[in-house]
Amino acid sequence: MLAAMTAGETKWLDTDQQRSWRAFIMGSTLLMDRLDRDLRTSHDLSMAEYEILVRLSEQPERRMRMAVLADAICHSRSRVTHTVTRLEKAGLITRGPAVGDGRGVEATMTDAGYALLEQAAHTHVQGVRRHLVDIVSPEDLAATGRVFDAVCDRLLPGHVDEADIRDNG
Amino acid sequence: MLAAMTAGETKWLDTDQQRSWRAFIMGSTLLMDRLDRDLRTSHDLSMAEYEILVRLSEQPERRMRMAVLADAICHSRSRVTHTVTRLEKAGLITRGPAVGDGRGVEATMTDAGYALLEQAAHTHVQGVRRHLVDIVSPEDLAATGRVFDAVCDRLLPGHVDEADIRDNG
DNA sequence: CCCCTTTGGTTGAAAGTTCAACCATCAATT
DNA sequence: AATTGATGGTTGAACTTTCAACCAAAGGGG
Repeated sequence: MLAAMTAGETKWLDTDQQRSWRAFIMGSTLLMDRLDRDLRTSHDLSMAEYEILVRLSEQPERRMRMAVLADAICHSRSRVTHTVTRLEKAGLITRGPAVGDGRGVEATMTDAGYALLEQAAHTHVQGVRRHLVDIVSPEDLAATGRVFDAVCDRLLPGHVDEADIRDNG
Repeated sequence: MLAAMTAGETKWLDTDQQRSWRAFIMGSTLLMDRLDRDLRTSHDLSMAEYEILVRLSEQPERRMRMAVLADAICHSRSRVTHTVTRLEKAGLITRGPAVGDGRGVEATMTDAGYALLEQAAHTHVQGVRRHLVDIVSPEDLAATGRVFDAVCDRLLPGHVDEADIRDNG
C-alpha cells in the first residue's frame, strides 16, 4: 500500500485537458507576474504585501492575528512574519500583542498603510479587469470561479481524501 | 495623459467577479504549492525544473535553445539559466553550444533526466487530476482553458494594447 | 499542580528568484 | 573592416521564500 499513489496505470490527460492545463499555467504565470510588476513599479508593493493590506482593510479595526492572516492568503506563517516585518519597516503596519492570548500577535494597518492601499487598489483592480475580467465572458469567469472553489475545497486543510480512507481507514 | 492608467473612476469588481477572482488566487496558490511539494518530496524536483524537463522531452532531439525554453515556460532567461545550472549539476541536462549561432546555448536532456521525468510525470499528472481535472466538470475546465488562453493572448509579447493606441497612436 | 501536547509566532540560514550589469555574437549599415 | 544596435546568455548581488529549529504560552489530562 506504500505504492498506493502510483499503483496501477496513470491515466494521462487527454488533448483538451492538457490544453486547458497548460493555458492555466502560462496564463496565471503571466497574469500574476504582470499584476505584481504593476504594483511594484507604481507603489513599491509586492502582491504579497498588497494582499495583506487588503485583508487588514476589511477588518473592523484594521487588525488581524498573524495566523488568521496567513490562512486567509494561503501563505506560510513564516512568510507572513517576514512580509509583515517589511511592511512594518515601511510604516504601513504596526505589530502588537493579541488581547487575551499571550502568544498571539496582531498586525494593524496604519493610516499610511490605508492611504497607500487606496492608491494601489486602483492599479490592481484595473489590471485584473484589463488582463482578465474584461476580456472573458461572465459565464467563463464564473466557471473559473467554480473550478477554483472546488480546488480550494479539495486542498484546504480539513478536507478528507477518499483515497486515504480507502487505504488507511 | 501621464495619468491615463488611473484617469477617471476605477470600476471596481462586482460581488461575483470578486468571488471568482479570490477563488482563483487561493485555489491556484494551493494547487501549485501542492504540485510543487509532491514533486519535491517524491523526486527532488521543483515545478520549474519539471517544466523544463517536460519541454525538452517533447523535442525531437530532447534539446532546446535557452531562450526558447524560457519563452515556453514564461520564465526569465536569468531564471532559466539558474534552473538549468542546477539541473546540469544533477546530471539531468547537459549544455552545449548552439549549432549555427555562436551566441546560443542548447540544453539537452540526458538519459538520466528522461528516466527521472518518466517517474515524475506520474506524480504530477495524478496530482493535476486529483486536485483539479477530476473534481470539476469538463465544461468548466474548458471554460477555464478559454479564460487563460485569452489572458495569454493579452499578455504575451506581441499583443497590441487598445488603450496604448488611444493614448499614443 | 505538573506534564505533555498543541498552537502561535519568530529566527536565521539555505534555496530560489529578480535585477542590473556585463560580454559575446550576430546583422545591418556605412 | 569598423560601427551600431539588437539578441543570447551569464553572473553576482539583493531580495524573497522556504525550511527546520526554537521559544513561549495555552489547553488538557493525570
